[in-house]
Amino acid sequence: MRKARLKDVALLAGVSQGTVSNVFNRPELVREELRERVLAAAKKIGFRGPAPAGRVLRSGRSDLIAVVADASLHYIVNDPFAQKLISGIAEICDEAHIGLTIVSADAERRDGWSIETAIVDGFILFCISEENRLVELARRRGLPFVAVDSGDVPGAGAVDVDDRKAAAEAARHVVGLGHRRVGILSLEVDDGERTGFVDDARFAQIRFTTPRARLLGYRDVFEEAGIPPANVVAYECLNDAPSVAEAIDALFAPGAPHPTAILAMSDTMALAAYAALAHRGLSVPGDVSIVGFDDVAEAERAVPPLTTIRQPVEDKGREAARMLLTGARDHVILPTSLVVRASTAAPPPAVRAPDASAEAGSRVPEPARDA
Amino acid sequence: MRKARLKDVALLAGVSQGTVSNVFNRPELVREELRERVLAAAKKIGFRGPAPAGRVLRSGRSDLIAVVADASLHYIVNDPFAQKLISGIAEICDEAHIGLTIVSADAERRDGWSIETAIVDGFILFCISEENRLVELARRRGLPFVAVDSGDVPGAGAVDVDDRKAAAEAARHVVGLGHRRVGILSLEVDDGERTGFVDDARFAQIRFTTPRARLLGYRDVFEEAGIPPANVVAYECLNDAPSVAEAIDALFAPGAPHPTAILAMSDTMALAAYAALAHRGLSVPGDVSIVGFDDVAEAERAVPPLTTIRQPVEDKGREAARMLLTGARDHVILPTSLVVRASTAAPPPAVRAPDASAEAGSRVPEPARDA
DNA sequence: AGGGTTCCTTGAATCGGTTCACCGACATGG
DNA sequence: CCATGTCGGTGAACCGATTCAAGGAACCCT
Repeated sequence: MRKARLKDVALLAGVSQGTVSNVFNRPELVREELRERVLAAAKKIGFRGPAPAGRVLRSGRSDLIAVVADASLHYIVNDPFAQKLISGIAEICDEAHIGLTIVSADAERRDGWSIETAIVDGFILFCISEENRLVELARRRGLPFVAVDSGDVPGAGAVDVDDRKAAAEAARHVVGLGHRRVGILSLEVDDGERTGFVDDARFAQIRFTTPRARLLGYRDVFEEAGIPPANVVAYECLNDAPSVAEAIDALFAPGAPHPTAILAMSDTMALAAYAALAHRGLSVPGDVSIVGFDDVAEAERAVPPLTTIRQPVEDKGREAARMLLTGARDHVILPTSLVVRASTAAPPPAVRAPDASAEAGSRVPEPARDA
Repeated sequence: MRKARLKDVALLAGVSQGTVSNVFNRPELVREELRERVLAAAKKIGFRGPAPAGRVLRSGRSDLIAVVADASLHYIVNDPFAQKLISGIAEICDEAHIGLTIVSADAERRDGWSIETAIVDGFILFCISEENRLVELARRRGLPFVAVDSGDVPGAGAVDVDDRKAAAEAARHVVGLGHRRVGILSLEVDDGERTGFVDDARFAQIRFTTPRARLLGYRDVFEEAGIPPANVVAYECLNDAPSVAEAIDALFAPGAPHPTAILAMSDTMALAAYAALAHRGLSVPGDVSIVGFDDVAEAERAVPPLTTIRQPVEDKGREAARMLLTGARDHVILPTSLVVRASTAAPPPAVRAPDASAEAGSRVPEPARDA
């Protein structure tokens, strides 16, 4: 016996298909006696209620929204930042009795479950690094979406923080502490998984809005404090430990005075820097101060607890979900704040330059290198 | 202009609907020239490829699998155990290009996105506490499913660990350390969010297989070691901090000698016990030893690092996903191991009973109580 | 020329519901 | 007695694809 359909029940109960549909979806429209007859017929042939696939096709609503990110599912699920975002989204989904699915927009994932094939009512785009592609894909699909961390997106909702201001706050903190040489651990500034120093040429071609805004924010402060550009060097890396280790190697290469403070664009990177620094025998914050970004759960538990920029990630998620469900298309900007913990301190005395313009501070004894 | 359909493209290109479908799904079946004519027509009217909803209705496949748990989405997403499980599942989904959705089987969530309405190819049931209901619901829905932590489920896949053996190992560890009075922090043993001591009557009516097996495992060891049942008391609580605090209050009530070791059925509970104990002025492991269960990421980072039973949660996820995708219906049992860290030690000397049967060890000075 | 292949393409059935215009019957009001 | 409602139910169009048996054209072989 094949699976029972609405039509079969109708036949058996001697009513029209539409009536059976009503029994399940709007019972109050059907006289009680008849309703029971239908239910009895349904039970008899093992009909468990209208099949969802049919409903979706007809009604166009799936009651499911997607979080999409430009990474593998496995990465997304394990990224602490994404976790918090999803947590916020989940709260709103609970309230609305809406489902949640994770969509990977990895490389060329066009088959299976992807942005182009997912049966959902809308997307929340989580732009880890690339903003263009995700927005582009979502737009092509023609479903409503809200972009997180992509700056203003015409015609769609967007939620952000003021990255430039937040970054400036981080920079101001280390400058205030007396640091005059700082290394920046930058997120990728463009497609292509490139790693390396961000020089002027590279800076000019930045396409990702988040790293750009933060770089600008840092620079604002250093300029204002009269710190020469040569004292500030940014290295672009991926958001993982090996890549950060590479960056630290570059930033602390022998032959030049090394930074006394590191500004990382994510807590994940900052925490990875702990390890890379320890590996070279450098202590935090004794030798080097570190400021993170995001304030993920691990930041507080780290040793030493990480000074970082807190951004309300769960709020971002909540707000994005809310906008998606209501169809709002605003651009909301959430507040950030500096959380001072124990990973920052004044630079070690020997390294503190007597004067901001004293660039050749290379009498500094080099700490243990390599391993 | 309404949204373009397969049929519209067919009309414009002067071919049949079936051919257009082939152009998108099995291009190799269509002569190149014609294929290009169709593609051109599609582009002209802005047709972006076959709508997924139609495909699913017809083909019956959605390329999406669900993780179901008996809690709110927000809870699931934040539960460290669930996170690891999902992480494992995500890996397999990545390989298979399958999507992942989280389904809450909370209370009476029958509308919106639920077990009865989700459009998926199958379920992975994550039985936090209740096994019956989820299996029941999934069976009613008539889709394939794999149950995690529910014991053997006839007609479906199941993945478990040997909880009894694992629990025994935990108990053996503290007994070996010299402990003779132990408190057990049990997960709920049945529906209804009850908290309280698990006496013989309660024990007799346990319905959830996981806590039952673990309780049995503990008991095996205590019997074998000749520790009188009166020295072992179990308290049933929810998997959260307030509930654990209540349990600790009960276990350390004044007037009786308190346990020197605690066996918790989850790391979440064990870690919550840290706080509750600290609150009473008791140190871990100085005054009280604690053993957790699961070995979540937090366990290692905790202070002191938690001794616990490691179960391969990600493997569970991987295995479950694999089984779901291949349609296997085995009952696989994954191995566990005891991970000894710093939350366990010998009991404080004053408390160590001179003889296993010496129950009235109440000369023990009571440590600071309450706050 | 006839028979057999190969390669495309077509047409139509099907997947399983939702929804809405419309209709019959019965009650109410003037 | 006729107009007006109201209630409950019917029928059929429609949502947007997939799939497969069958047909036709072109080509090969004998």
